[in-house]
Amino acid sequence: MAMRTKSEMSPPPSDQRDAVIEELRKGAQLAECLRQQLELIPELGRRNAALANVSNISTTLSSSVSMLQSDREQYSYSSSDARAASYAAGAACGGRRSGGGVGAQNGAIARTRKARHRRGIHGEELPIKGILTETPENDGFHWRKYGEKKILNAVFPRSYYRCGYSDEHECPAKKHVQQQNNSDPPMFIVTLFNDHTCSALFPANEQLPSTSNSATANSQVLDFTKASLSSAPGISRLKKEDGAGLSVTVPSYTYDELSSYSSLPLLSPTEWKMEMEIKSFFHHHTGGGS
DNA sequence: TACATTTGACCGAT
DNA sequence: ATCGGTCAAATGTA
Repeated sequence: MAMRTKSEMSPPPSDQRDAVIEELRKGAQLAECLRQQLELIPELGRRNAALANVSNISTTLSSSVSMLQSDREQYSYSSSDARAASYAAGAACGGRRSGGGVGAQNGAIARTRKARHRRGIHGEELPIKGILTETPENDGFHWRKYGEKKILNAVFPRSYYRCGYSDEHECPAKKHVQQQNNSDPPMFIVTLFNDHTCSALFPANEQLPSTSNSATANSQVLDFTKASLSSAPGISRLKKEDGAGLSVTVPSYTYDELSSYSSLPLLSPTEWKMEMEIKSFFHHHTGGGS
């Protein structure tokens, strides 16, 4: 997860970053040791709660390693970074190799398609934002899924979404969602492409009328209603079990905005608390170097 | 019935 | 030939 924003500090030298990565890996190993110890807790409730916490810590540490590795690239995340991160997660889980693409089934339906122009791929499309989240749908926008693909060396498939207003208002916004791991809740890498042009027509406060009165100028309401729920495993579980829509209000700062507000967390309150605990953990184990 | 999702086929890049 | 990204018919859901 975004331990620190880029603008908060100058980019560390490569060897220093490698040292940080190594420390994070040690932390992940320690977390695994701790997990094994927690397995011995007799009380089921306490054991499960502790295991869940350790699982989240492991996830955060692994994600941090992935992000630091990704930082070698030009931007915070790219699709290839996501692939690398997924590969790391897959390796940790004994990941299998995909044969690439969805399995081909011999032509029950023979479709002849002439070459057609592909939307949005005229010119180079660079990701504008990368987010690691457990709730990939919660950005206040309406998305429509248009594809899913097994990615080489990735355990989980990548889902492709475009803005729900891409047709009506030619909004070019797209995003890729790729599950990172199988923790509870699972983490996802969301890579955003192109800014929403529909956002001027449908400001966040107006996209979900039922909550517009409670949303402030600096917040937006997360959309758990059907329109925004994807087929991601964790989300589908939510959809089935909860039935009715669920709304949560969170700050609506973008990743880039957060980068300029050095101390603002790009995390849910729970994640932020966890990160503070991890920092405290490393503070004690590394002699408190600042 | 309308709309969203699923999924095999297709396409361009490598 | 392989891969990631997209299309669009088939299917699911309310």
